[in-house]
Amino acid sequence: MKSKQWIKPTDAELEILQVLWSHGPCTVRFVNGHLNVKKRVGYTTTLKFMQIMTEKNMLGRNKKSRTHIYRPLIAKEETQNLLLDKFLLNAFGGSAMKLVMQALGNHQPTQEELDEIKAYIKKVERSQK
Amino acid sequence: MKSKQWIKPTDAELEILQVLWSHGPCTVRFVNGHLNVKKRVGYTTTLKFMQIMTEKNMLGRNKKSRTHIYRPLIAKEETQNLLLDKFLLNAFGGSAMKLVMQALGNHQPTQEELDEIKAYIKKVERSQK
DNA sequence: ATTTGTCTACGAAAATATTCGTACTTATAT
DNA sequence: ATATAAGTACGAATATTTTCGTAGACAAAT
Repeated sequence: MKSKQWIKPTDAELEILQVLWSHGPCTVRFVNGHLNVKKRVGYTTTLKFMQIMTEKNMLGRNKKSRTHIYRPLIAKEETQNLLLDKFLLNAFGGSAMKLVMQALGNHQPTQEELDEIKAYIKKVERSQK
Repeated sequence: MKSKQWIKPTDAELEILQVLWSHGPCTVRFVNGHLNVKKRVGYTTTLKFMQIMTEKNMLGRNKKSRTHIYRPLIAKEETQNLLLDKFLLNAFGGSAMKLVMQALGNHQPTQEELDEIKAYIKKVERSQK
């Protein structure tokens, strides 16, 4: 949304966004710490990315204190939706249903999750009548 | 599957795979023609990719005639599944349900599609008892 | 006050992915 | 037989993404 051009976050950028989305605004050190749980990443690498992302207007930052505080400027759901559209086209030739079925098939949904989907379907069906 | 190392196809490679998956084995010219429906791509670009993909064992080719015939060596569903897993992790923090719900929400499923999902859910529920 | 640690800025190397030109070979048409 | 068209091989230029080292500023600890 916004009048901004959409820039697709790269994989590395997405990892950073995940951290910012789940925790609130935070420092480079904090983000880097989280990334390092999964794989080794240098501090200045993370810093550089976050600076680049700030330039791209993906992140904003508070520079008041020496240690800058970063926050996401793009919303989680919206970003995921756009990425999903691209992925759908790239990998599934645009067929959402194929993707949904495979996602369900691969990830053993729990009964609660199944119920959630059923509820969703009911809602859609009602609104379609 | 297979004992092979999994190499994630790039976006450009995926576009080529799509063509090979939907039509059968075909020539570089045929693939290039299809790619050019969407965007302009040089013939030798496509050729180069298909050669690289052959080296990576993503494609096989029949060199009997001067015009080589290429075929995919990796299966569509399997490839999609692996890409889906990666995408799920990258973009949705691993939550398949989030992805499914958003995919459904964004793409106005038809009644037939909803029925398909319902049938699938029933099947899963039966097998879980 | 001097050392030590933490932070940002920035340039640039390294790794990947994409694109194409050129050379050479082999058919095909004149 | 000769020119033209269509193919492959391959090197290399571009573009993009990822990674990090180094320098300088600033604060905290000794």
